[in-house]
Amino acid sequence: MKFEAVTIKDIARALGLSTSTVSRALRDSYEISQETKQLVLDCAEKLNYQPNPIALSLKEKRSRSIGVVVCEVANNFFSQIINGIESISYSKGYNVIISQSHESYEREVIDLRYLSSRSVDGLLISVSTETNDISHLKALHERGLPIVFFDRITEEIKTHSVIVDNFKGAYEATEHLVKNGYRRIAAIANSEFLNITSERLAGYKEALLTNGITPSDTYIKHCFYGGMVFSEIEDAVNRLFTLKQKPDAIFTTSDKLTTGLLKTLKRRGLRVPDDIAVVGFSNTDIAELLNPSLTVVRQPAYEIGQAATELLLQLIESKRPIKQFEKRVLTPQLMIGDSSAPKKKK
Amino acid sequence: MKFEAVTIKDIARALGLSTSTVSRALRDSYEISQETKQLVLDCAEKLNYQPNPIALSLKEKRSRSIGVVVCEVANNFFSQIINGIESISYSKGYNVIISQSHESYEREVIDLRYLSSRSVDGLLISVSTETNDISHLKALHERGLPIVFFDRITEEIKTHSVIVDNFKGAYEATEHLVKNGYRRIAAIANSEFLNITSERLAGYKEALLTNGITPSDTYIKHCFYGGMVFSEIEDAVNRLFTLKQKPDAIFTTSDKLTTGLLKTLKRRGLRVPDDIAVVGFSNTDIAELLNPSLTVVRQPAYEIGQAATELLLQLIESKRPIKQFEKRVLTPQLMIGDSSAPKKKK
DNA sequence: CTGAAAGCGCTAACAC
DNA sequence: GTGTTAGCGCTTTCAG
Repeated sequence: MKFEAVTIKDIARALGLSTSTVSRALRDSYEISQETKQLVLDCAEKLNYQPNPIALSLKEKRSRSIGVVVCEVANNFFSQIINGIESISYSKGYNVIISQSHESYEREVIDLRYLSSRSVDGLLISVSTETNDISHLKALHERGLPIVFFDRITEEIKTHSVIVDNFKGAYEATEHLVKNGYRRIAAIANSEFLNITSERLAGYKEALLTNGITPSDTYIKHCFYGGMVFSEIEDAVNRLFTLKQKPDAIFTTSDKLTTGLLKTLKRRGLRVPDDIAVVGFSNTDIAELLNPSLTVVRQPAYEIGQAATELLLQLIESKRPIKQFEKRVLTPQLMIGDSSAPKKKK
Repeated sequence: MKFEAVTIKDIARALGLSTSTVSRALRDSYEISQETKQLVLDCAEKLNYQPNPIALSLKEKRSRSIGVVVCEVANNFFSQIINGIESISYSKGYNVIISQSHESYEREVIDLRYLSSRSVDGLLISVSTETNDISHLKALHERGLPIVFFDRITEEIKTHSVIVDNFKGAYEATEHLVKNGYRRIAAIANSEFLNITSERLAGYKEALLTNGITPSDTYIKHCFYGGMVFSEIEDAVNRLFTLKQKPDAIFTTSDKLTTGLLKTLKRRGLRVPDDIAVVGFSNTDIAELLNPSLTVVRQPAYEIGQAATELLLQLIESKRPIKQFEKRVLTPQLMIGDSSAPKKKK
């Protein structure tokens, strides 16, 4: 089952030239005569010559490929990001090697070892929920691997990053609930390790405070695996609904938490928004079709992927070491549905 | 911005050995003494030696990577498949290079050229909607590249393939509509080139016939780009609703068509299922949350990805050419929601 | 048991 | 203008 490719050598032999002449002719070098070039080109065409990028990689110590690590591909937010990543890298002639951490630190470490051993020229990563020690990333970074963080970032490594304005997204979502008459607004959030969690919760709390509501930690529940483990969400809901002062609205900080919450509420026979209002971060493209239609904080995922890739390629292709790093902050969008409709007076 | 890796040479120099000895020691060759092996292993550990797979690929003419071509990553069905692909390839030490065709033939050809030039050891592909000439795939296959088709397959190349029982899925969906009292059942389907279209429409028609309804081509509308272009769906709906005998139900053959249809109906103010019932192929994980909850034909996408990868690795790793090919057919599942609830008498 | 050398496909000094 | 040669990191004969 092998697959014998035509090499430069074959062309050289066929034409009675040396390999270097052929090589130069193919790269349109000024040292080669027009006739020879034409000869070589025609022959390459005829034999269906395809350059071997592996040989090139070995020589140039670059692979024209970039590694991507996300927790999960089968997730609207991340698959849209990957789409954005792919759009840029494709147009620049890079290819994309994708790995999933499945929210496991161990798996992330293995993925990274693998990618770096495959000589990716750079790395785009959104860290796993279990990752609070980033020495594995630091080591790669110090050895000179260009890295750009997106979504779940860390400040511990000085490099570019791309996120949305998480504070703002959460603030607006929470304020929207307050404006619509909700007062006891709970939050179901991701792991406390993650920047997205702290930033979003900060926005949530600030919106409450600004509107004269004192945030309470009993109203904040964390799901360590961000809803990948469904029972986490059920637990969170159970604990919220055994409080003496039951919440009248819930804010969720990620896609899986949002849909997981809706499923849990539905199974418990709770009506949204009459029994409880819901607003959450989500990149589903069918929020409007839900019952009720869902108010979401939507992130420009495709653009995040594009921006991260642009920054990474900039790092990769820069001649001299870059010292100035950029944290690009995109704007999320609050899209209002019926799940947060104005509270009815009882 | 380069990234100097430790090589076998470094170890050899550090230990005053030859590179071949180091190489053999690392591969635990029987020819090397225990002491030397230990020495080398320790040194490799200390220097954090990572073998360079690019060098290996060049030598062995294999890359331990497989190429995947799908139309779109940001699609539940395909992202779930990719998850399955990744699970198997990861466990077998292969990595996955993903490209998207975006339903373009031209782009598919370019992707393929790229993947093959990167010496992928094998290819998993679901062809684009524009692909009716498959000579580009044939050429690769004849040159010895192992290929496995999934979902959108072709019979023109003799190799393994993995699909669901499309006929059965469509048959059951349609029969379910009939059983619930619908008689004028339309279909919105993908491009006629695709096997999934013909198989699913065959199931649809057969279910009608079996139940004493004569299928009519005026009730069948094709969306060439499968809903990637939204206006296609709007057109299809428009044409269906200007018929004298308007349909009372619609069957859709893919994920994007299904959600696109729902959006169109919602925008036109049509109620499901009262004005029109809907059943469609879809792998969304929130069908139950839709308004109304959606009856779907769900494909075991993760398993499709796994099966396709297993078959591909079998081809890649087989010592002798394989002549017997398998078409693995998985079973889709009809999940009943309210969008196809029994028809009310008027 | 270990080392020297060739070669995978390609490029780039360095000749001539 | 074109050829020769060395070398990217690794494995693998072939010698010793």
